[in-house]
Amino acid sequence: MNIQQLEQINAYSWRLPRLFDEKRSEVLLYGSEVLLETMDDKVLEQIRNVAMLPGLVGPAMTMPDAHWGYGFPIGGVAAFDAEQGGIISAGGVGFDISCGIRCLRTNLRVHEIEDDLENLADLLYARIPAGLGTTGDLRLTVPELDEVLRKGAKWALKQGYGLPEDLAFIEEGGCMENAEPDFVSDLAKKRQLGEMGTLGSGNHYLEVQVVEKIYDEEAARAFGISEGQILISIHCGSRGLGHQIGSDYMVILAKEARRLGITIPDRELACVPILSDAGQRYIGAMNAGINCALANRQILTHLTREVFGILFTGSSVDTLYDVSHNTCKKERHIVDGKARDLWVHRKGATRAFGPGHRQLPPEYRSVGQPVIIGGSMGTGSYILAGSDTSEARSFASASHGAGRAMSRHQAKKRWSGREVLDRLKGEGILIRSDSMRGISEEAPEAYKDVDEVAKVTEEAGLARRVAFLSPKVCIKG
DNA sequence: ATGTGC
Repeated sequence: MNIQQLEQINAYSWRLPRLFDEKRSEVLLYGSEVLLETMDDKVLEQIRNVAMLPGLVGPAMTMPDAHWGYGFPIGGVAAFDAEQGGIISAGGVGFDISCGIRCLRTNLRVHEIEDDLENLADLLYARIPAGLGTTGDLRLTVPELDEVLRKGAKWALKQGYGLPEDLAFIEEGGCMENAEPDFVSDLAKKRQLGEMGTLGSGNHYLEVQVVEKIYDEEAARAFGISEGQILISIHCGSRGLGHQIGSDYMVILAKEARRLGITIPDRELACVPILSDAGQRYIGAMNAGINCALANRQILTHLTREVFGILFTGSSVDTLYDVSHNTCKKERHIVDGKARDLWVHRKGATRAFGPGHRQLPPEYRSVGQPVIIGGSMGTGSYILAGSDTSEARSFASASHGAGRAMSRHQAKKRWSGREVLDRLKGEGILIRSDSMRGISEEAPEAYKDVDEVAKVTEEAGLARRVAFLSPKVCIKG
């Protein structure tokens, strides 16, 4: 991206000046010079288009890890007021509805597992279903799946997956309200009947990590983490169901937008008023997709616990937090001193409630919501916490990952999967995957510098760094 | 992301 066209506000935020006849809201980009310079021009084009949508409140924003996506950029944040004609867009949520990260903390130190890493990798790989089109052990009927879609992680718990104390550390307590299975197509449900408790493919993973460095002692204490501790991060979403809901509603909302005479700058931005019938149906279906993802990560948490229970007798595995990356949620935010209910699209962006937020579990309330920036296979991840400035800067949103720097196609041409695997093994990182092609597409170098993303996220006031985690074992989809 | 796809 040519940053000459941007107006720099400070070291980590930039605005796109409006042409004299340009009808749109403010566009705000968070990022350092180097992150923005390497960002695709498409990101700017896409977020400028978002700024033209009806009912937008505040600026259309991109997070430091933004990259090109379908309609909205990934790393895009935009809030809309339903009462002022605000819209909802399936492209603003993304295909993998409620894709996110469940972070687990163990009572193990790195030296206690070091000699068992190969076994751990093998057993996790054997027990965690991963890869495109993979099914799990569960075969649900449609009425059973409807219950999953209504109850989310609470359903999984009732089936014996997980511990009751997990729920308090999942966004929405593990169950998104107002989920409407009736607004989810039969095809979407059919695709999901065998896919509960599966990781999926692409950038999804289950990673065993060690806490390498603590940045914020107080927050680390609240999150129950310290240097040398073993954590596990599970990155996955709503599988075939979420994808099918996205595909279905992309068509439905586009048709409805045409009927309502809503003009959009890009057909991928198909959207309808939040208060319209189609808008309400999409919200009901999306919420069902969120519950599917929450239940999915809950089952995977249970499978992970089983593996750790087999290999490390007496170990404990607790939920640190579960964050979603692809959602649109109704939240109360202060705008110009006034509280307003806004529908915040976060596509490839993490909710980052600051200290004191009532929806946070009491244990974390004084330090802010855990924000997890998932790295790529070789480069490590960060845990951050929502800060006092998060709400004013970004409607309490922050980066979600390293963000791609290179297309999958480019990455595949550059490295072979074997090459990447061997190199990582040399660095002491064990990878297990069915897909060599996936490994080459997911090469660490195909991603932005996660250290830079985390640092800039903090310096932009979106969230503050708490801990850096380095990978030991990675099960890739 | 995805029973990878105009």
